[in-house]
Amino acid sequence: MGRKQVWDQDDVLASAMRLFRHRGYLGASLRDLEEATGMHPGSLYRAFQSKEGLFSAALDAYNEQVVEARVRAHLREAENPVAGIRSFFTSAFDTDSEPDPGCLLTNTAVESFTIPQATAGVRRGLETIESGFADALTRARARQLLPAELDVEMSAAQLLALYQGLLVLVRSGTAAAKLHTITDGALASIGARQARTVKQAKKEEQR
Amino acid sequence: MGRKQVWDQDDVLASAMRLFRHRGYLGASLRDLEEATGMHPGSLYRAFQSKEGLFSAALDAYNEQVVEARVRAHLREAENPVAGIRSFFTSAFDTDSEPDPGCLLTNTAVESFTIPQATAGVRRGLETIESGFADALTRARARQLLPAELDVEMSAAQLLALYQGLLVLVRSGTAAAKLHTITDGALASIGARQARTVKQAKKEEQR
DNA sequence: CTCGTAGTTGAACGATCGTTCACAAAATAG
DNA sequence: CTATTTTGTGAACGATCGTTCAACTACGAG
Repeated sequence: MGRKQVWDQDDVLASAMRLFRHRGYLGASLRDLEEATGMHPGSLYRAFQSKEGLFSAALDAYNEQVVEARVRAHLREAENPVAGIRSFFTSAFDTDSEPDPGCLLTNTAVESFTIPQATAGVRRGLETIESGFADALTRARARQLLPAELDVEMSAAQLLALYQGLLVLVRSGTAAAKLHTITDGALASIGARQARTVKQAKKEEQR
Repeated sequence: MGRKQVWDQDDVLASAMRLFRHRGYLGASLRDLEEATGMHPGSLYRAFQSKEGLFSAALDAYNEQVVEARVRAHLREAENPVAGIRSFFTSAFDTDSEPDPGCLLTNTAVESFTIPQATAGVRRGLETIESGFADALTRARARQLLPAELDVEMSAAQLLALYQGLLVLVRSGTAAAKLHTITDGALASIGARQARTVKQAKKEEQR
């Protein structure tokens, strides 16, 4: 009974997500969000209660769809875990969209004093990434792609920090080539044999 | 000739800096800034032209005073460069102020789509830090605190990314203990002998 | 003492912010 | 059909935003 909802929740949240990612929470006005989602204020408030509510829903969607999917594809299900870690990094800044919107988690973490109720979602997303790193590292170590004495927990935490840092540099306009260099170096210093040999192989080709 | 200026430029910029650091550019309203600086809108606009102008001045002051001072003290003039790098990191999140406001460069980089004319200042600050890292690493390598084959440029870039990442995690409320662990691990994986022995010494004590 | 100049003050402006609400439209139940 | 319920629409609200400006105050030069 009653009228049918004409908009698709996933579509609307995807649009809102994109806008929040580019402009931040404060930078995205309700008028902008209306235009982006094609919804009217009444419907938006009926569905999400407030701007905060819409943002929370978009952040949850980001965690459940974007973050989870990326962690699964690059980290948990990658056949080569070390290559997976590398592509998890590089896919974050080798984007077609110009300028790179970065990561909603990174951007929200920085803005989180303005949106205190978003910190829980940020923490959840960061934990998902960190445990994904840990999974990939464990598997890599088991396959002797990484040194046996590697401290997985610590390296995972380190990779998370580095990842967030790269996404800050992305927003500041750092060239993608430099971010690639940092990625390579990080994998090398963790002790990735394959990463190192790939890199050395390229060097040797140039001789 | 004319009336004397009653406010001190350094004091005013320090207050503005603190507010922008906590709340971000969009989150700090002119009314907030008036209260924080003790100035009235007319004087503010007379001196800084606009909110953007005030922000730019505050960012420049941050670079010239906070960033430069920190880089000099911890990186360029530290007698032990490796310990200096460590304290450069830890001093960023072992703050008395609760919650930790993070770094104005980090926060601004993320918000930079809203303030395009701030990207130059951000880049300048990041470069200052990176070259400070490079200086400390070079000196450490010369004193054989780091492996002779260390790639200084690359490690400096890596440290910069890690540093920015830690400051994101700070804003998300990550415990300081974890950030310390990451710092230790990063120094160890770069190959800091001293860092590694300190850590191992602690471990051995616990046995 | 007077006058020109530089600095301060705070009321007020239009624009835009997030949000509400009365009403119209579409679906189902009886 | 009518009655009931759910959803869509968009004008409008008060609050706050960044900014302006005319009146006022304090200082130095002559």
